[in-house]
Amino acid sequence: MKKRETTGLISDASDPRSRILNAAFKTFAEKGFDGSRTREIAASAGVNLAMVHYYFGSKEELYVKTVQPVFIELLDRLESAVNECSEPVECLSSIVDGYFDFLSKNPDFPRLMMWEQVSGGRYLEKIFKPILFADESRTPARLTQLFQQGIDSKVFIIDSPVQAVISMVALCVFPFAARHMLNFTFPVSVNDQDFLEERRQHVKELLIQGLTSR
Amino acid sequence: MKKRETTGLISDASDPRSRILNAAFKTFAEKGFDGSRTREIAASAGVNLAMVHYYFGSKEELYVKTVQPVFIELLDRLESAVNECSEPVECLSSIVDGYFDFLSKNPDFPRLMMWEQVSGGRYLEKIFKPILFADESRTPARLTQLFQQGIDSKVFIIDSPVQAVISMVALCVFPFAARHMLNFTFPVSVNDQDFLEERRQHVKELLIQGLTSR
DNA sequence: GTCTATATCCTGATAGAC
DNA sequence: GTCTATCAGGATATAGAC
Repeated sequence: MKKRETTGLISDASDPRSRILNAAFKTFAEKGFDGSRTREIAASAGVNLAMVHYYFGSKEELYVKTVQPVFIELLDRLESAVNECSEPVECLSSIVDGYFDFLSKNPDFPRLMMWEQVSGGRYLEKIFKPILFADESRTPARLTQLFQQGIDSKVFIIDSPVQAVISMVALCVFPFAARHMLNFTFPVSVNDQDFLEERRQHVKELLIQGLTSR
Repeated sequence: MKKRETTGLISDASDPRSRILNAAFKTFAEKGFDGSRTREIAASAGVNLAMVHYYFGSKEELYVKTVQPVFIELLDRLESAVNECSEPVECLSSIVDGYFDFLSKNPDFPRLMMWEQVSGGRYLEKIFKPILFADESRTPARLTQLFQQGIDSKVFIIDSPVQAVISMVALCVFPFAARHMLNFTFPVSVNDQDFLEERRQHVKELLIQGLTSR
């Protein structure tokens, strides 16, 4: 019996393949591709090292199979958020909510994404390009459109829709990607549910107040 | 003859030690600690592999010696920005300017920082803690104070000074850390001076409008 | 201080028995 | 499908001649 879990990975404790995927997700999120060891993933999944190669062929393939479904799940979540709203400010709120909802179920995701960002280019093409540009209505274009609409209707007072999208993503992703440093730099626990809710509220307020005309 | 360069590293083309540091900075920023090879750094610096160990002992020590001075330079820059202003909104603008000025001279810095963030904990203690908490007046406390002042004087309408600091850092750092992905996701060139100036303007407007009362 | 050569360890991956 | 044993390559690091 197979079950879809919040990580987007097929999860079934009795299925070695899914145990490997879940262990890989945790390890890659924590140490990145180069820092992760297939031996460690195998041990963490409770399977033999040879099994990792039996099921996935190579470390690289395992990485792709680990990252791709979670990334797709996020984009689906964001797109339905965009599609279920009618005007710019509502959409903004809806998107941020969509992201934070996803986040509370996938707390390790931002770090995995940031590894992908900083290691830039190596797997970007293979994993992300086919998803991001599957057709014209995919997420980046939809988000830019949204802000452009807000600008056209004079609801948003900014010049560049792209800068706005980047800011939205930055405000949502950064704190959770950089949680280790924030945890000892400021008196916060980025892992806590309390912080997550406080952050969600702050981001919404900052964006709405910062982008809309007075 | 030794000369302080914009990277904060001692730069002198005839000095092998500084050539290694500069090469290490570039390589670590691009590939992170685990992804970098001492052989590659040596070759890039035009010195023999053995020289890297002769001067720095180990890869880890080289990493520390590479990251620390640049990080210190940034904090110095930010602190003088905070000290040279008198009221919260002016300070906000001054800090963002300070960061972007530093950035235009050290374009690789954000990626190096993000590697440090995601690999969290391994070198954080060793490199950052002694600098960040050298005394009570160091940067994190100063920044939080600044926003607290703005809140107390009813200039800022937010609740949490810490959330504001995190947002400011996120808006400044993220685009340059994630430049590879942004470069192919949106029609921008994050490396360009034009983008940097547009970003600087956008961040200042968003923060000032988003945080101050109407 | 700078080189060559090499030690030592570790990693991803596979061969082959069961 | 699962295990043990092992390979081949590559990594950091060092020994020792010059």
